[in-house]
Amino acid sequence: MPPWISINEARNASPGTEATLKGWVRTRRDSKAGLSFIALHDGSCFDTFQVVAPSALANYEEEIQKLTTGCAIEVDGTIVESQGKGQAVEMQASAVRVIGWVDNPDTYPVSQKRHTFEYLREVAHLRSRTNTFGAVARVRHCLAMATHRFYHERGFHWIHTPIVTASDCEGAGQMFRVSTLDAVNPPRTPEGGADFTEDFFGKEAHLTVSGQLNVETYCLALTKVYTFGPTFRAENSNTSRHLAEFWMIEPEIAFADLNDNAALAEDFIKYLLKAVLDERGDDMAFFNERIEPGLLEALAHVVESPFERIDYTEAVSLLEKSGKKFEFPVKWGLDLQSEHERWLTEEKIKRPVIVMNYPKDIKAFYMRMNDDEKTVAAMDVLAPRIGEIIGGSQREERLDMLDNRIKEMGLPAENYWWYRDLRRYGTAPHAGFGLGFERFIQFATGMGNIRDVIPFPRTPKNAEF
RNA sequence: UCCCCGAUAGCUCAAUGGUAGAGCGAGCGGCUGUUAACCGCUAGGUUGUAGGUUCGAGUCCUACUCGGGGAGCCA
Repeated sequence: MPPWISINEARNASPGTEATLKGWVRTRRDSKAGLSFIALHDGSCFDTFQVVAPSALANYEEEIQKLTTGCAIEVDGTIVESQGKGQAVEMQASAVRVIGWVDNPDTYPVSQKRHTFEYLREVAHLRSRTNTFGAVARVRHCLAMATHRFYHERGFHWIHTPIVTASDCEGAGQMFRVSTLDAVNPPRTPEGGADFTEDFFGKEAHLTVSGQLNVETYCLALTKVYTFGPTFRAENSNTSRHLAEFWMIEPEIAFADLNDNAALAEDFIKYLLKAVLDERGDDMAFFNERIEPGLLEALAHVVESPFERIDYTEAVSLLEKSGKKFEFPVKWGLDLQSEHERWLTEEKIKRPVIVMNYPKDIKAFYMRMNDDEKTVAAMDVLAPRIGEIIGGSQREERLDMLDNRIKEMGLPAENYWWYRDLRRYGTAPHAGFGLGFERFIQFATGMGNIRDVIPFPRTPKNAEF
């Protein structure tokens, strides 16, 4: 058997190369000239590869002519220049071995026709074989690798913050409980509630909603750090940009302020886009053609132009002066609504916008108080189509100020003892942000629903696969 | 969780309260170095679930389930 090469390698092989290809049939077309054309894919690149199977092959009528979409096969043959149009080279097969049949082509869920994404979510175990989901998977991988490369090249350390947390101080929304207690009949406290001292960790434990507080401890030791892992939110969110389980990238830098943070966010986003445009031209051309016309041009524009940075106060003033009728009020002190963010990024600025220095009352306790004592050093990066793609801040490094905020917001100070310790022992200014990985993939590919940029989406009422 | 819309063949959708159809896909045949192939034939249905109105319900009403769009929460 000749050496096994991928389809990506076959496309670049010179005529005369003998090889074995392995993959799945996308389509089969028969010609009465005595041959069949098989379009084969193996995920190594966007394109299929054309295999020409002559009728002289021993199993031609018995097997090759019965191949249908989805069958797994191995093909031995020679790479030759194609006589037809549409491909430079193809494989002239000397043997075709069927590895796995499709037992009922009539009910094969991803037959060779157009399917809606809604339908394909119901067959998530097979949607990976389609053009779109293959392309998304390769782009996702490319962006994950580029993320590690970006931080590694800049001297950051990847910190594996915990998935399970027994700390009560994360405070970013509803959490999933992790427990080994009997759910039906748990041990009881004298008050009648479940007794979590009997639980696995001896206290209530949950899945993390953010690695930030943990990673701050390593930031104030290794200076430049980041996390990249799954996060979990038990919010009952039903939108095209929320998941209950998603991946987040959270860099944290010491001896840095909000402007350093914003610069890092901008560099990071541009680096990722450049990587995917360089490395996944085939998949990106597909997204540009079939998913989001104009995508490539828009992304090139993002890479080339500086991000707009504006203060929250200025954003409010722009919105007030826009003359546009919004459903929700625009007023200093109120958070920006989706429609406001869309107007800023899609109509006014037409590229990503970094909105900075928000009113303290609409932001988290750990964000650093500005000198005006009305705003905190927070920032959101807003992207056209997606909205908030990054949320971050300079952290409050002054213990007295932090304590004030904890008290002001009615939080239990004792839960934050180790977080406060960081401010007692060698505190230093630091800042960081969280980038929603799936939201970034949406931004890069033009995919409209976040459930289609992660292999197995977890959303309210959905964890089938 | 709230507002709006939807659920009919494997998929995408039609069907005035009166016999459930088409396109695509699939199977078979024809044609062709084919490539979104083309032409012909065939099969394929408890109309999301449970009630109700009616002589009669895919169609009207109620509840539920699931899906989509928007909003909130956020990344």
